[in-house]
Amino acid sequence: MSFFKGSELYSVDAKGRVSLPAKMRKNLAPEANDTFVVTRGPDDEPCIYAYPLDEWRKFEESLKALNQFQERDRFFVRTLLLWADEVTLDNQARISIPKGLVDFTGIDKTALIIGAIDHVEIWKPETFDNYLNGRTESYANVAQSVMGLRGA
Amino acid sequence: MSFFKGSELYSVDAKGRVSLPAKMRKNLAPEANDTFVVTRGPDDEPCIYAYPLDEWRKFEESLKALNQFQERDRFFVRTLLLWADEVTLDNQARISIPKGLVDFTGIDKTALIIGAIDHVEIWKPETFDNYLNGRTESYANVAQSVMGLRGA
DNA sequence: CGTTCGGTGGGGAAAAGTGGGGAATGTTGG
DNA sequence: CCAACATTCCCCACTTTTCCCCACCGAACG
Repeated sequence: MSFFKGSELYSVDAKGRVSLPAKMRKNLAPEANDTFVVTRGPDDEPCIYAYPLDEWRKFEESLKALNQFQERDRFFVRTLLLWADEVTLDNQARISIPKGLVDFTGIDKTALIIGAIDHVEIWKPETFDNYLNGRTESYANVAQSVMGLRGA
Repeated sequence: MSFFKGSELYSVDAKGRVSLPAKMRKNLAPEANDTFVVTRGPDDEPCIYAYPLDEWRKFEESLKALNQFQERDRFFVRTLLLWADEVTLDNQARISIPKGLVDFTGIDKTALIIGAIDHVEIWKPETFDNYLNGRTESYANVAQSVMGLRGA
């Protein structure tokens, strides 16, 4: 199973390609077959989620559990899958970001890549700064409230 | 299982390397494979947490249990993993602190290393002084409230 | 007084990141 | 149905950074 962590500031070339950082490559499960499914993230700030194929398959199961006769479920599924695309690493361990997602995120020249457990996130650096600045609660508080009850 | 205690004031060389104090090295479990995962601590004051690999694996399990479709969980995971990196001891039992964490903590020349049960903390000495000075409650009081209910 | 253990510093080899050109593929318009 | 175009993919080469190894110094201990 994959577990991604760490972050890197990488360049995006004129063809829309970005390398997958070596440390994340090492944490990529062989079952993923060097393939990712990319789509938009769940935040208001536009970012890209890249799931390795093995994790995506699990995620697919949760999607199947939704009821598309519910209007909100339908909206969720449509928006998520509208942006979804399958990409494969080339011999230099790069993926090329689909044009739609490049436009959506405004990524250009430079991308911030963050490992987040079961997926990798790709941000336009300025957007990520805005995201952090928009947080109203300090990390110290959130950490305590999210993790503080373990063992209690 | 590892259990760290004690503290040392060590030098950080131009390449950002710092030795793991010998006494902590002795408490490092063989399962850790001389490898640590470093990331930022949960405090407002910037410090570095270094988990030996075996302890980190346990911590990973708690992270996987979070639901990243919850906004606060996502913020926590991102911030924590943004700074995370895997480092291995060299033949001189040193780790090199990732550049991002050096900048984040402002560490330069000297670092305070503290053993804290399942992880090792690395502080800029001045920051740790500020931390201590910022405490509003006395150690005596906190000791009583944290430990005073045992067996009650 | 010699030896060992612990801390500090620098240089060279290997791996990782970046960029560009050419072939194959798919798509659009005539 | 064919041709021209655009796009994607793949390979090769360069540059930079990281990592690993070797050497030194000092203190503690026998």
